[in-house]
Amino acid sequence: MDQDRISQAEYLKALAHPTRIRILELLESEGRCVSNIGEKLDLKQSNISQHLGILRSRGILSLRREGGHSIYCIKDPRVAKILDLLRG
Amino acid sequence: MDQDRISQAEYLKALAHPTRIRILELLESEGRCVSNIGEKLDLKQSNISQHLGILRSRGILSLRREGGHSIYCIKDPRVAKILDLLRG
DNA sequence: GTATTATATTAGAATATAATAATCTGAATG
DNA sequence: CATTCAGATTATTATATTCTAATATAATAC
Repeated sequence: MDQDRISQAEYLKALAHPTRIRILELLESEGRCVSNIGEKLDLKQSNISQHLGILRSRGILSLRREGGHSIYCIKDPRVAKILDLLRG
Repeated sequence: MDQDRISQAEYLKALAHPTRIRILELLESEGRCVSNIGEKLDLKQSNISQHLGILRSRGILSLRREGGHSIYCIKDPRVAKILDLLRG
């Protein structure tokens, strides 16, 4: 079955962007809202929202609402291992 | 410095393709030549050669010549770990 | 040398991604 | 209910990837 490799490639592709790596690094320590991430990375809100959407649609991030804010957290436990490998 | 995240993203991007994942899986056990990989994957020679070139240009594969053949081998030790992670 | 085999490179069309800007939705507040 | 704030969605444009087909190179065989 090659659907496996397609899914695996899509997973890696979701991680394979400098901004998304930076987002994951920020979220490693704690959940954050979109505007907080926006300040840290100094990028347009819509751009960050799109990247977060990509990570969420792949099951890598989870989202909860809290007050007026959307808090994103890392959901996939493999992320920490991959970030470690990359820093290796 | 954000050059780090750019390089990390490029590394992941090199891995993030179903055909390249299949190639890496084949090479996990032993080095192989282009035509051998071609038979296993049933893809056009030029396509495989291009994918191998991408993996080699990122330092993921190494190449040695042997008889009329180019033998590709996994060079980057992180690959095994990432494949394991993907298999989860 | 010529032919053959193995691989690499190039060119081009189709598709996918990414950034920006603009618009929309929904919740909370006055 | 009108306004504001946080975030999501859409449209557009620019760039990058991927595949196929064709061509080029390099080594070996005859």
